[in-house]
Amino acid sequence: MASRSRSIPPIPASEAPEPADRRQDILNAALACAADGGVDAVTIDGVRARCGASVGSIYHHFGNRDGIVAALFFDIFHDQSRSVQVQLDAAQGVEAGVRALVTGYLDWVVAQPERARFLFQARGAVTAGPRTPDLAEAARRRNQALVAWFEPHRQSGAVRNLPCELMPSLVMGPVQSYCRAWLSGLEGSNALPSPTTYREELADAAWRAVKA
Amino acid sequence: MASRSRSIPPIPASEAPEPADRRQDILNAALACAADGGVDAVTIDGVRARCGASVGSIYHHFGNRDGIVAALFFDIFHDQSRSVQVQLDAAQGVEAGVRALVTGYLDWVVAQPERARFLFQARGAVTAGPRTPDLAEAARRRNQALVAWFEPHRQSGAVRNLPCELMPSLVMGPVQSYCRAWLSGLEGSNALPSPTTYREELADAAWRAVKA
Amino acid sequence: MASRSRSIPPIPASEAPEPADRRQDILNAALACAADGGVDAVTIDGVRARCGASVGSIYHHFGNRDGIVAALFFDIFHDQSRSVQVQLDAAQGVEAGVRALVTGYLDWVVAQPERARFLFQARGAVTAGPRTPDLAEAARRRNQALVAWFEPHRQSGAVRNLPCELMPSLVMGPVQSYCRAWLSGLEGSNALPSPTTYREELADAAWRAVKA
Amino acid sequence: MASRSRSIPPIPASEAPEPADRRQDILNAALACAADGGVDAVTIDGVRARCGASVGSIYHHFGNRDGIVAALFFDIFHDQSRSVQVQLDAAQGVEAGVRALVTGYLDWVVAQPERARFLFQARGAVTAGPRTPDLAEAARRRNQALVAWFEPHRQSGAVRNLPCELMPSLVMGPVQSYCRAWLSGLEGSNALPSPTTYREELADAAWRAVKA
DNA sequence: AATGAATGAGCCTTCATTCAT
DNA sequence: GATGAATGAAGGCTCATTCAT
Repeated sequence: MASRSRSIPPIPASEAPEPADRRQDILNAALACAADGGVDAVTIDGVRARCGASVGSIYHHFGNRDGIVAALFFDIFHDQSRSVQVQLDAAQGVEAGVRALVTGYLDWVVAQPERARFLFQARGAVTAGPRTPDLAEAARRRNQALVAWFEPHRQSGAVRNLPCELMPSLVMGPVQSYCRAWLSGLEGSNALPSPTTYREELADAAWRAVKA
Repeated sequence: MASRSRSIPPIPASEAPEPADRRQDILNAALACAADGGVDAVTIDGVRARCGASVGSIYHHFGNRDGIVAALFFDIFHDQSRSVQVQLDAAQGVEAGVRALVTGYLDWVVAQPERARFLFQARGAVTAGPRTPDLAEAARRRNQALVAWFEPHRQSGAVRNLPCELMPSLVMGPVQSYCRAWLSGLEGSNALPSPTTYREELADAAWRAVKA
Repeated sequence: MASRSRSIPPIPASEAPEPADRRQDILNAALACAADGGVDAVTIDGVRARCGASVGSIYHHFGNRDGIVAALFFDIFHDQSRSVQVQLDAAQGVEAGVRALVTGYLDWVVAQPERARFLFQARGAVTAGPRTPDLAEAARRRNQALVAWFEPHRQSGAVRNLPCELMPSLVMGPVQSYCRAWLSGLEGSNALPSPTTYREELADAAWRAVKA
Repeated sequence: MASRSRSIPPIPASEAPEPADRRQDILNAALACAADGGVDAVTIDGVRARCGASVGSIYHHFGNRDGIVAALFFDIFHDQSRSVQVQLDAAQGVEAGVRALVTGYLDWVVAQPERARFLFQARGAVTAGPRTPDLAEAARRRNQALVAWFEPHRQSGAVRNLPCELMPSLVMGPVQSYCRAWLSGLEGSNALPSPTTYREELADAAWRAVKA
């Protein structure tokens, strides 16, 4: 139950109480920066300006700039994984499971477009940085989980016998492709319909790709 | 047939064969920079160091840094489109056409991984810049061509009746997804097999997604 | 009469005839640049863009950037001197002469505010450059003329016996001060009334300053 | 009375007495640059070289290059205003007041020719920049003060009934004109006598211009 | 934990000028 | 006389990072 028994921070007498968590404030500010101008716009000073933290405070919490980006990336990455996993766990049967992978992802993207966009944008930056192994590990684990989920169904002959490196692309490729396109055109005049519009078609595509 | 008899450019008597084409030299240098360190590594000074052009000359040709990136992006984008189109034109029948879209793309990526990677990396930068409309137009035209190619086959009932906004993602999503993953892991320890390995499976996926 | 008998330039067959004079086109373009953004905005490339001349052509005519500014400055300087001199010559008697100095200057400024502003702005630049002696000489000559004009009137006792270094400031100071202020506020919301409004008062001031 | 007992700043034990005031150091350096080569010579690198501040520090305090120039300009502008005001306040009677305006200005210019020259040179730059409104306001306020000071004397009939837009030019025009000329010729061979030489004549001119 | 002044490497960009054609 | 590609010095500005308080 996580009894948060750390000493209650003294509430300044006359000021509004600084909201919950500095760390989270900073991450929120970083996300806002990225939403405005891409990952490159996540700047110490930009973050500072948005959340009121001092430069020193930011460094205290995250060590360096890349630390902010990476922390935010992993937060979001895990949130997304968890969200999809919940849908998958609730699904009954092979086909429902495959469709849940797609719709779980799609629903999460539509619910949090800024976070989704950050995930697409920041992957390259994280890959270039010192936490590459962490990312590789997290990605590997996620793919592994997907492959493992498929395994019994493959053995039962319910899904085709496909190379496991290919599974993520076959199942998630179309929905990711569409979501990415939707996200990048969101504010322009050439906006695509929300992924929700094609929820069924995209789930179909995944199932057709792997069904026996 | 190979003797393209355009007037032979005057070869300077005693100098190195420099005068090829400054503009192209600069773009090549920019691509090399990007291959080394990502789009952010396309630096005026980095380019200058690689191709020997002066700062002023670079600006004379491209206006500013983003101008280089954008010019390179569009060059590559059109090269890729042309390359796929050639394969498509050579294909006989619906299924062969769909497979040609996938394999044409895949072969191009495998043949020029640096250029392909640049296309993935730089898209965001171009979208953020002043040539967004050009990109939107180019992308629209490419999708339009794909949809138009499908049209008669859809009417004949050879392919499913799907929303046209969805076609690019259904057909190209898996192969793009796999190529992107391959490109981003190329040099790491967690490298994926070359897309060529799964040429047939990826073409299958496209055909399964759209066949009636 | 200046019979300009140089060989008539060949008029291009199908093009609009390039207007009179390249040299003057360039100076006009330079003045336009300065009107827009101050003397610093007189840029080879800015001039080129405005008048269509090539970089090389500009250098052919003026040698270097400062050459343009200086040529324009002296053109305007002499034009102004001539204009005031005409008014002075037409005046009858001491007081009329003094007033003519002021109103001649004032009328010229009001008639050509851009040129007047350029004269104020560019003086410093010309002073800093290699034609400083030319400017000093021109200014000296102009002051000399003014002082010489006063001389007989001073000896006759019609005007006060004042040090000659002081005369230009006493006579022209107020009108220059007001014109300068007017020119610098022309486009703002805090614009002053046209100098024409205070033509008489400013002429009065000059006369009061020197009359016996 | 002089012992201002604020807590004595800790003098560093073994170091040079650096910590005076970075901001002021930078402004002093900027003025030195301008004295050497005009406003255009106020260069980030030039300032840095003269005062030892880092680039970042300069930007921390002034935002950008123009910020330095503007800050220096306003500092000097207000210093001058204050200095003249002190003289004006000490004067008894109308004529003495008018003469104090002139001599107060003149004495300030002679005492700090570099600052005075900067004021003349930099006005244009400030007018062109984003702090134009501040300058307009400061100038308005100064003129307003002058006009307000005259008001009772005008009503009493001690000075002529002149348009208030004209007052600054009539009173200060001659002295400003002479000081400007003196400052611009200071180092040349064609130097004018110090304004101090004509202190009385210039004060006379102001009084003649406005006395009833 | 927090603060913010200071640092300096690294970039982008402008501009006068030259020169071969 | 004209043209415009090429040159390179010079300057402005951003940004991650450190550190004393």
